[in-house]
Amino acid sequence: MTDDDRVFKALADPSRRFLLDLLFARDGRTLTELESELEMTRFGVAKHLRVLEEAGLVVTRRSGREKLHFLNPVPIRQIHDRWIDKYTEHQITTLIDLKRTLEEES
Amino acid sequence: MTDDDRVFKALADPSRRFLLDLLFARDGRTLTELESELEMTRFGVAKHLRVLEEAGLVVTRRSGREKLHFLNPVPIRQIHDRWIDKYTEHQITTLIDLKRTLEEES
DNA sequence: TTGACATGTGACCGGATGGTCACATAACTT
DNA sequence: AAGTTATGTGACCATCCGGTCACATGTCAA
Repeated sequence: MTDDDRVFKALADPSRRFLLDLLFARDGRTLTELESELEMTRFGVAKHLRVLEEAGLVVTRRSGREKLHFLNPVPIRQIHDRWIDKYTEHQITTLIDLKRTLEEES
Repeated sequence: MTDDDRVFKALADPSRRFLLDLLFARDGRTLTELESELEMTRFGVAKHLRVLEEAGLVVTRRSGREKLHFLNPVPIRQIHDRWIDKYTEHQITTLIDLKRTLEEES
């Protein structure tokens, strides 16, 4: 299993993406805290966090008996850079900003 | 199945990512042309292209009996924007550019 | 219009994946 | 030391997914 394979497989599950959303909103949470946000047993959440950590999308730090989880944006940026070059990036951000502006006006 | 679920599921397979790489290098290819680049039957490739198209990562245009395939970067950029805010984007691009520079020097 | 070419469909099978549970270790508290 | 809290492990099962095949449709060229 290659590194990028681990990243994309990790992102393929909606529960794991939701965990990233939670960490994007606020970093440094424990398993138990994250578990309370999902309708799933602790074991399921722990398994998902392990997949995210092995993919490098989440990094952890131990503090006593607690394990704190942090979002790592680097692999996400690398996905972006794989299929969007500098020129396209400028076009696409302009387009998306325009779309957002139009939606706000309506 | 939500839109973003289709996108991430589509990206979870290495053959499909390779197809995106091929289209990133050169757009507007037919199924038969793409098939010759993979070690897989035509049916397998067609199935993967269908998944990519339903996810909006690939858009197609018919030309007679041929179907031309094009890469659509919009869903990729949206993945980026989901977990990387403007401030982090600046930090991360600086970091990645630095890393690239160091690797080129060594 | 006949044959070759490009693509599409539905069924099938082996392997991978998501979620749970019983059980276990380690650390804080009193 | 004892009870509670936070996390870790391995097995299990239902379901999904990747790839192939037999078969079919539509298009071009002579």
